Parts: sequence; C-alpha cells; structure tokens
Amino acid sequence: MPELPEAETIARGLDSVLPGRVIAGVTVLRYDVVKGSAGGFADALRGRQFRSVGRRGKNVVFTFDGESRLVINLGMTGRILSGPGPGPARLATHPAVHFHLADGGCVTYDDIRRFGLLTFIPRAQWRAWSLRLGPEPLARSFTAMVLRKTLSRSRAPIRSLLLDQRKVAGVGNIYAVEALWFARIHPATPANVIGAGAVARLHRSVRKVLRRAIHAGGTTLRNYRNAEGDVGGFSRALHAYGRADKPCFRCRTPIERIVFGGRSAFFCPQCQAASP
DNA sequence: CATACGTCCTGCCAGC
DNA sequence: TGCTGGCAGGACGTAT
Repeated sequence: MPELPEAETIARGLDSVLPGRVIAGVTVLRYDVVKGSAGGFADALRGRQFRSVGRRGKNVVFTFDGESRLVINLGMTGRILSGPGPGPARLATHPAVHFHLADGGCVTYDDIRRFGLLTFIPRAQWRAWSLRLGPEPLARSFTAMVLRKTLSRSRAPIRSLLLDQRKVAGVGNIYAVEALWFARIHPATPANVIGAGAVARLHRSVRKVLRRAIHAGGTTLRNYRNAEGDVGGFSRALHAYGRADKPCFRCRTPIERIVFGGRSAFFCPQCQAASP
C-alpha cells in the first residue's frame, strides 16, 4: 500500500521520537518478512543506536550510529507502530517483528499480508542498495528533462513505467493513476510517444500529487496508519483512483477502469485521450 | 536489456 | 445468514 507519501509520513513521525534510543533486542515473529536468517537479523541490530529516520522511495530507512541501516519496505499492508504502552501498539493485529528499546519502549512492525521486507544494510552496502532505485521525484535534480529522457527509452505503458522503482522511486499505483489524470495522459500510452508538453505536465503532476499527499498525511484506503496510528487524509482528494463509473471532476464523463500489468488503472476517456 | 507474468499472503466486500 | 469469487496500495524471480 504505502507509497512515497506514506513512507515520508511514517519516517517523519519516527524521526521525532527514535534518535538517540537504543535497540535492546529484536523478536522476529514472522521469519518471512526479514531478509536473511532471523537470528542474523536480530544479531545485526541488537545494541544499535538510532541516529535518524528517513526515506528512500517507498522505503523507510533507519540510520544507526556507524551508518549501518535498517530498510523497511512496507509492501501492501506493512505498518510501523511505536509507542510506550497502549495506543499504537493496540493496532498491531499482525505483529511480525518487535524491536525492544533499552528505555522500555517498543517499535513493532505489523503486516497482514507479509509482502513487506526488513533488510539490514551494512554501511559499505548502502550506496549499492540505493543505486538500484531511480531518482527521488521530489528532489530538485528530478527535472522534466530527466523524466523525458527516462520515458524516451521505454515503450512500456506510462502507468507501468511510473511503477518501476528503477525509473522513479516512490510512485505506486494510486499516485501514478492520479498524476496521469492531472496530466491528461492515458495510462496505457507507450512512454516514448509522449510529447515534450505532456511530459512537462506529467512531471508537474507527479510532484504535485506527492506533495499534496504528504501534506495530507498520506492516503488510507484500507489499513494504512502512520507511526502514531492515525489514518491518512488524502483519500478524499482522489480524482481518478477507485472512481470507476463516477463522473470526471473536469468533464463529468464517467471514469473508466482498465486492467493491465496485473492491476487496475482508472482514467477519464474524454480528458485522457486514448493512446495511439 | 526490456518487458510480461505468476507468485507470495490475508482480509474484505459484493453478489448469490 | 453464509458462502464464494474477485480484488487489494508491492516487488521479486523467471521466462520470453
């Protein structure tokens, strides 16, 4: 579920409470969400002190003193819940990993479907790990020209390309669909036939949608919660995603749903002209 | 190399 | 009311 705005929201929440605190122990309840052996994972993290919590693409990145890192990809239903006593911890219906802190606190990784993955990254491997991902769409360096060059090299449907984390890091199905609606581009359009003007609109739309969603605290469609257990506020702001048969907010034409690449896309057949 | 597809897993909801 | 099929925000591995 969680895409860039959700990861950003979670990371900000954790960065305000975790730095300086120490992991006393790790309990792995569900082996399939950790990379490598559960024992090795726990051993690597025990005793580490948090320096900061940030984000790379959709991944929440915990940096420790010494610059080793814990990367959490939340998959579809992952949540990171932290807090003393009740409150957020009560939301942990499917706890997969507990991080017990030396001060008595606890951070719980909770994941219904267990598509998430927790990976320990030694300092020396960070650069290589990060390089597997494409540019950050909200970075200054992510210009329309950069996007245009990426699109020019691919015949894949633009919606599929936007989901490819090696091309752009952090965009998922919801925000890809939303950005294409704003840019008035049909989701199945081959990337390399999109003209310069449309690419510029798409560049603006992707950034606008992501920034707005971060501002709203993310999108909760099902079970997303931030680190404090709150739902996201962006659900009400969706223009195309999940609106099949409902009128387009621009032209009142019913929104259509199509499936390709194994997942749904939503678009306005009037505003988002069919691909050639 | 680029692209397409199946698979991992559980919960929920519409429809019968 | 109860059951069933379809669908879900992601990403990896493999096949072509």
